[in-house]
Amino acid sequence: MKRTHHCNELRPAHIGQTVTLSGWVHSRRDLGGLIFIDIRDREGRTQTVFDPSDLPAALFEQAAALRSECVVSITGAVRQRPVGTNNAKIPTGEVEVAVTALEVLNMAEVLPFPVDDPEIASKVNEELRLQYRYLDLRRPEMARNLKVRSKVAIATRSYMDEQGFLEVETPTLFKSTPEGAREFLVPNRREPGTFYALPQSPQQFKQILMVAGVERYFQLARCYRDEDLRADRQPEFTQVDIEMSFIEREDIYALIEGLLKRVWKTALNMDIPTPFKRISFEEALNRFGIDKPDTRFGMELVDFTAEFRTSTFKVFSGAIAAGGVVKALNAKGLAGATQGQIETMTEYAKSFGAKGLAYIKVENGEWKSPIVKFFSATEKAALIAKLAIEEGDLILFAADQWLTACEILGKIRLYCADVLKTQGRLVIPADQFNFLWVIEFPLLGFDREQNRWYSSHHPFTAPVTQDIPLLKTDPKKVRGQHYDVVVNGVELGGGSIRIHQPDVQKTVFEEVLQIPPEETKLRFGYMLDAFRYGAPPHGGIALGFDRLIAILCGTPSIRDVIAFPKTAKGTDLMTDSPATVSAKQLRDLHIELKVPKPAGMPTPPAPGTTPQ
RNA sequence: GGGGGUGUAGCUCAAUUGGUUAGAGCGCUGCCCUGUCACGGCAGAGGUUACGGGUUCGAGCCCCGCCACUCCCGCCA
Repeated sequence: MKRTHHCNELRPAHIGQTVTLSGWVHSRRDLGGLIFIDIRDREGRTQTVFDPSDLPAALFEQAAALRSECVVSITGAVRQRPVGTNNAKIPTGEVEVAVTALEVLNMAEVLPFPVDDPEIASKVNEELRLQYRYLDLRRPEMARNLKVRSKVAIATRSYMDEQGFLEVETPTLFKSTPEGAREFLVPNRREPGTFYALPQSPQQFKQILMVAGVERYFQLARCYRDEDLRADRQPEFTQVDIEMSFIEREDIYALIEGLLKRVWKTALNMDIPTPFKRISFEEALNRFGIDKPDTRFGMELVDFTAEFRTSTFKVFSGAIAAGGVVKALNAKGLAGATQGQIETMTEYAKSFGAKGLAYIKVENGEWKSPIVKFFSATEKAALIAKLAIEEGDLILFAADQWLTACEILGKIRLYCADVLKTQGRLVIPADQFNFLWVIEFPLLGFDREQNRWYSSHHPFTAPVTQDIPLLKTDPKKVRGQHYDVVVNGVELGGGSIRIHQPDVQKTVFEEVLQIPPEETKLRFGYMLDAFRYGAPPHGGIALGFDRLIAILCGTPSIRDVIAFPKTAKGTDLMTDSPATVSAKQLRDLHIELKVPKPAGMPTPPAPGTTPQ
């Protein structure tokens, strides 16, 4: 019985045709004398009817014995449902198939969790879902996520192809490059003591491809980072990796805006407006306290440094005298915040090194606050004016060095938004996507502990041209030609125009980052070599593909858009990986373990060996 | 590495704050049911309360340890 239609295909136009459907028993309703079975496949589901008056008894009995998720193939005639029995919930709900033949392709055991009920299935313990991932992926919601991912991958490839890009694969067995994320290492059997590393990203290969004259490169590249995980971080993940020659920042902006426009149209049939807004790193911090602002709601930070410079409240004026700033935000309507919520916010502040968190609750016409008694009338008037203070508001302050003060309030702003969302007082439409470019990042950050400058993006990022002279005189002021694309508070991707002039690169490495020349040669020698033989000006970007798909699918966790993701500890519950290996495998790799053998666990036999 | 949350029937959750025989819905098994689509009705089975200790006359509940999952901080050039 070869299938003639999929389970989301039959409509009134098919009435009268004899069809064969194959799929899983989604649900069955056995009325005794009549059995309804919904057959589900990747595309949808269709109701089939077993009527004993038309069927041999044996076939009817067979249908009665079916259970959820048995795999069947049925043949029958498509017919109009009787008046009043249409099911508006499914696209095939106007018709049904009157079964004349049934083939049970496979029975299914009772499932560990339901796949037919989205309400329950979405709440099932993720541990179980991961252990039985093949069942989880059968759920229509998960199947849809896989489909969106595939469509977006294909749309990306076709868009990049139209734009003249070549898809080039780069090695996953690479060389360890110690800065940045911790790497996964792969021991080399052929030369004891040497290791490959899995790439954190194809960064260096893609730049070398520019030297190789590829001009326009892209890849859906698998990347590996051996760092602790989050809802939006997996040890292996996928980037849309892009690099172009003979371009400036504007070219990247236009390219990515076009790509995302295509992607949103493909996945959600939405037309997103371009060009995207642009905001400097400094403005993003000043207004939102974070370099990936969620601009779907207000509660922006307000600066009060001028107002409190000569204040008698020493916590504020002292912070300013020490070169810091005073900033505040108005958490509209949160005066009723619980002690626990204030506590949480205070913890955020403390985690940034602040001593505490100053606040004012505006309740019953009064300012309830431990600090307000120190404020002058002028200061109060300034607060009211600039923060538009009203009854029911909660005002939160940070007085610290500029970056710290901004970051504290940025964190608190997001927390307050979450609280308001939970209370239903802040509603953000699911189809609102606020894209923006964050630009003009500082090229360098300063590491107080090590007393040296470090690259805030990576050491190949080009400085803004007019800032190059500042490299040697005032590194803090140098802006990088670095850009991030952000949507709704999520960093979708980032990149930069790279340095292609050997003298600038030398200055950055040796004079700014203070890396000794011999070390530079050891770590980046092959790249610097390549750059000596005619490197075109170039730049690129990488988008987090998993995050992109998660946003399109409206899920907070990228595990929902990866077919076989790993847990927060990096294990795969379905295959029980990682696992120990045999002594022989270790010997081949010249590796001796220093970890104690797990108690009570015999050493597993080497794969492929048979017991003697 | 640190902090928070969760763990009770196959699944989702209760268990009046330490007190009788640990319950419900769904699922499962059996019987009944010819227009259901969350089908319905009747009956039934199903529990080492993650695991190991401890306190107590008595522990699902309190204490210590441990494991797993999860969220966050650190980390992620």
